[in-house]
Amino acid sequence: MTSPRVRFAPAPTGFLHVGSARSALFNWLYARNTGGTFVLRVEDTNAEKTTQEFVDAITEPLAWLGLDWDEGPYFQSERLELHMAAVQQLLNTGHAYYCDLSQEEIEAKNDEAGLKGGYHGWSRDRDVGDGPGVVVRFRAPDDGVTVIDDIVRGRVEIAHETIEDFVIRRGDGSPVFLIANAVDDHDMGITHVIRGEDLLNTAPKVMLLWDALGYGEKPVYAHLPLLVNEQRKKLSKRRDSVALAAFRDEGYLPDAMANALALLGWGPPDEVEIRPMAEIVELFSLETVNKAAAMFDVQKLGHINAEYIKGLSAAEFTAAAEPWLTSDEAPWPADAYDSAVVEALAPEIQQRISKLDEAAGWLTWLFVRPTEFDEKSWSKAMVKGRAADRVLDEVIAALDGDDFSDAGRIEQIVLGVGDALTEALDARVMSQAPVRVALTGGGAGIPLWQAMTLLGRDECLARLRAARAQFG
RNA sequence: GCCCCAUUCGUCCAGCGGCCUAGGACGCCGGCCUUUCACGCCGGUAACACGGGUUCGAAUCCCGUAUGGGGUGCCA
Repeated sequence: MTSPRVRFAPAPTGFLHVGSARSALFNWLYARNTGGTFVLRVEDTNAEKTTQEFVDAITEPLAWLGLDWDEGPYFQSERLELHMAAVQQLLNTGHAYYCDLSQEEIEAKNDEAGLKGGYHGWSRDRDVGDGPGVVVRFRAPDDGVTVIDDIVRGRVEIAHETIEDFVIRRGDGSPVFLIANAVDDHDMGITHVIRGEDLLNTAPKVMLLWDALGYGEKPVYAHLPLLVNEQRKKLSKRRDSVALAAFRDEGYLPDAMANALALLGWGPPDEVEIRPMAEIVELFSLETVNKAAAMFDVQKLGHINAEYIKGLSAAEFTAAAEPWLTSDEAPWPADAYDSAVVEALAPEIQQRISKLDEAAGWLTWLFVRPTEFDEKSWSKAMVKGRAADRVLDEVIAALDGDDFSDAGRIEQIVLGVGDALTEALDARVMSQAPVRVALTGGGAGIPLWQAMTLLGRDECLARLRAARAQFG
C-alpha cells in the first residue's frame, strides 16, 4: 500500500478557529502516525480575497500549534484552469449541462409541478447555451445509491434521488468547491479525506463527480465529530470566541492546546490524557475516533495548560511569560521589570496559574509599591487585639539589622516575633499576615521570605513602616 | 418539509456480549498538609435516553420512539 496523503483544506476566512485546528491536528496526527504526507491547501474560490494576511491567518496558528505541513500551501485559485477543464469535460461527456434559470423561475417550476424546494433537473433537456449568468449543473443520477465507507462513521448510504443537479460552475464563470475538491484531491493523490462531519453530506456529490471524471479509486473518508459549544451547537466564529490566536494571546501553551484538542473526539487506550505529542502520534488511530459531537470545555483546557506550565523549567517559564510581563498592559512601568526576579520565583508562580496572562497578578508587588491596601485583608490582619501593631514594630526592629541575604533567616525572624508575642500575651499571634499585607497590600500570594530577599531590605522596611503608620 | 448523523457521570474520554455492583480525567463537595493563597495527597458526588427484540447472558447486536445536531446556497 502506498503511503497515505492527507490534506487540510481551510477556506481563508481571516482566522483559524479551534474546530478547524482540530481537523488539521487529526490530519497531521494521521500523517505522522502512518508516515504519510500532510498537505496544506487553501480553498479560495474567490481569489482576490486571498491576501497574504489571510494566508498568514491560517499558517501562523498551524505553525504555532506545531502542525508542520509537508506540501503546500497550494491555492485553489491558482488551479482554476484545471477546474474549468474538468467542468468542460463533464459538459462534453454529457454529465453536466447549462442552466439559465433564476431562483424565482426554479421556484415557479417547482410550484407548477407540485414539488417543494430543490432543483429538479429543469434545464436538462432545454439545450441552453453558455452566457453571462448561466451556471453549469451536474447531471446527478436519478436512482441508485452512493456508499461512503467512512472510517469513523461506518457505512453511510445516500440515495441518488435525494441529490439534486447541483451547480458546479457559477454564473460568473467560477468553479464551485465541489468540483475543485474532486480535481485537487485527485491531482494531489489524496488518499484520506479527514474533516468535520458538517461536510458529510457533500461527500457523495464529490464522489459522483469523481466517477464522472473517470478518476478511478476514491479517497477514503473519515468524518470527525463536530466540536460544539455549551448549547451543543456547532462551534461558530460568530457566536463563540474560538480563534486559535485568542487562546495563544491569553497564554495557553501550544503543546497544551494541541494536547487538549487531541482529546476531543479521541482518547488514548491507556486513559493517560496529558502526555507528549510524540506519544499521541504513536497511539493515534482514526478507527478509535468517536462518533458523538464533543463540547469544547475551556475549564479542562485550563487544567491541561496548568499542568504544562508546571512542567516548565524556571528559565522556560520566564521566557514563555515574558510577552505578558513586558507588555504595556503589565501593571508596572517597563523599567521596573526584572526577569531575574521572575525566574527566581518561577516555581511559586507556576503552581498558581493556569494561563500565562495570570502571571503578572502574582508579581505586581515585587515591581511596584502597592498604592493601597486591600480593605478586607487589612481589617482581617491588622487588628490591634491580635497585636498587629506590636508585630510590625518588632519585625521592623528585628529586620533592621539583617542583610536580607537569606530567606530562611527572614522567616525565622518574622515567625519568631509571632511566637514570642504568643507566649507573652498568652494568645496565638500570627506574624505572617500583617507583614504580608504591609508588603503586598493584600492577604494572599506567593510565600514571602524569598520574595523579601528579592525586594530588598530598604524597600521592605519602608513598606512595613508605612503600614505601621496607618495605625496612627 | 426532506436527507444524513449522533445518544455512557454536568463535561471530555474508556467500555467494542460475560472481567461492569460501568473505569479514568475536568468540575464540584469533604478531609489531610500549611502561620497566606496555592500545589500535593486522600475520600466522595454523579451516567449506560426510552421501548421492544436477539441471546443462557446486552452499556455493548437489531428494530422502533424520543431528544439533540448537521446538511438542504451560484459559502466552504
